[in-house]
Amino acid sequence: MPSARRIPEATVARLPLYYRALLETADQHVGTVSSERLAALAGVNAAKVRKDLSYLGSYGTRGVGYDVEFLLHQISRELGLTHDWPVVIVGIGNLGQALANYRGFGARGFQIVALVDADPAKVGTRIGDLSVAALDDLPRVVADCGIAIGIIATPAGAAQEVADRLVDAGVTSILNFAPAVVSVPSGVSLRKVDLAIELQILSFYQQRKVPAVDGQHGETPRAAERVR
Amino acid sequence: MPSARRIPEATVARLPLYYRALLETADQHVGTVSSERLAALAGVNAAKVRKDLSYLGSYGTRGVGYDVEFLLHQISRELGLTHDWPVVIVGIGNLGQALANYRGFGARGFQIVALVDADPAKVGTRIGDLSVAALDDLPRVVADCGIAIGIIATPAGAAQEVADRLVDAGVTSILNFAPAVVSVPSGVSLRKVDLAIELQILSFYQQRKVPAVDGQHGETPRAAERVR
DNA sequence: GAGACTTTGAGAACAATTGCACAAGCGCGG
DNA sequence: CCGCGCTTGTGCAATTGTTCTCAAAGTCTC
Repeated sequence: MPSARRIPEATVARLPLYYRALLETADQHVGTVSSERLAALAGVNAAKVRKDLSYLGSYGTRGVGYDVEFLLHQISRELGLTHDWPVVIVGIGNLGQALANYRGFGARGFQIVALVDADPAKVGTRIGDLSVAALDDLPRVVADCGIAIGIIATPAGAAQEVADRLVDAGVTSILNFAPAVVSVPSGVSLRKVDLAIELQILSFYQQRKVPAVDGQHGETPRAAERVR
Repeated sequence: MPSARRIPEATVARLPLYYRALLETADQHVGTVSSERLAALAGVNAAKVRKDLSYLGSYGTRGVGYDVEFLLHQISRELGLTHDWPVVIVGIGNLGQALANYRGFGARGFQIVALVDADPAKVGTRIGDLSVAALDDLPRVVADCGIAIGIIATPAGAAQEVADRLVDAGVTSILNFAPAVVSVPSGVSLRKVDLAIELQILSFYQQRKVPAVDGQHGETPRAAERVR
């Protein structure tokens, strides 16, 4: 079970970065990593890595570093990646289809087990080895597959309605790709990814560059050294 | 030109939310909005809206609120959305194609003007009304179209190489969808969107729910009232 | 034009996050 | 078994971000 400790949100958001970096490290049959090296691989600084990892427990060895396999296990336990999560995607347009075919999910413990769309013309069509179900079937699909996580990939107008239906069906974590503000009852987690917003943020800094080029912005605040 | 004022990064990240909310408001032929209403539409709280907007200038009227059209203009000027940005997408797999066809970009001032892929089999194929160019053509494409913003939608292994080529070609803002840490020289902006990471963050909180359901997490810290 | 009411803008308190700096702990070589 | 070099874990200060609060400034009614 996960430790009862409270882990800061900023740290939680970085754990997947460490997880990915550790997977790469493990592939190279490296036994231990220092916070310095892990930081380089994850694109953050070493002090942050140490502080973040210290919230999980004292899993390092002074003078040596962190045992790759052990740390990998601890982080995957903390993130709940020791088992696969079944996921449903609602909205099988361009984006929904791309997400359905995206290899990256399966590799990280998420399995797309159901596709749902409101358009009767799409219901029954096959994407990969799944066939698209009707929106009204959502409760049955969620119950049958034990789904706790849903992805909204509909147009903005449908997002709130779909979110409500997901919640009614029993989904308690939602990832929203629709460019719309969605509200959910407390007890349901919601995260959003808005592609246009990311470009607009880039546009803001890009536009300020024209008079005088200044440093890097956004999620990566400094030019990192390339990792070997 | 944009004001020289320094605008906090957190505020910049919310300006697009206000922008979207204001567009919706303008569609309904509403003349002014209060910070309260704008906050509800954007899914944040009113104090934050006022503080954020105050970084742009004193654009509100006490007792009345903000003029929708005027504020819309100010924000779009600040975000650099008064003109269209040409954008190149590198990596025309599932995700790249979905992004190429995504309507949301065009509607927000971003126009996908070029598609590039390293795979010779894909070069020359048409997606929508664009045909895929070779990676080696990147410098020419970027120069010809005056492209400043590039999107990386390749597999993780190719991301750094593509980023380097984009930078060499003259791109100074990059949005990276590949699940890899990419480093760029200072003066180049970089943002990343990692789909698997978002799910892993949800998984973290989801997993903690099983013993005792607690509140909402992630980007939307509280259950918002539904906006009329 | 005075008073009631609304809403902004900003100062200040508060909270979260980051980064520095260094003591403490561990392994290794002699 | 001692000293040295390396690396963690963490207290603390600095920075960044959020929320509270309220005076100031506007509208509207009469």
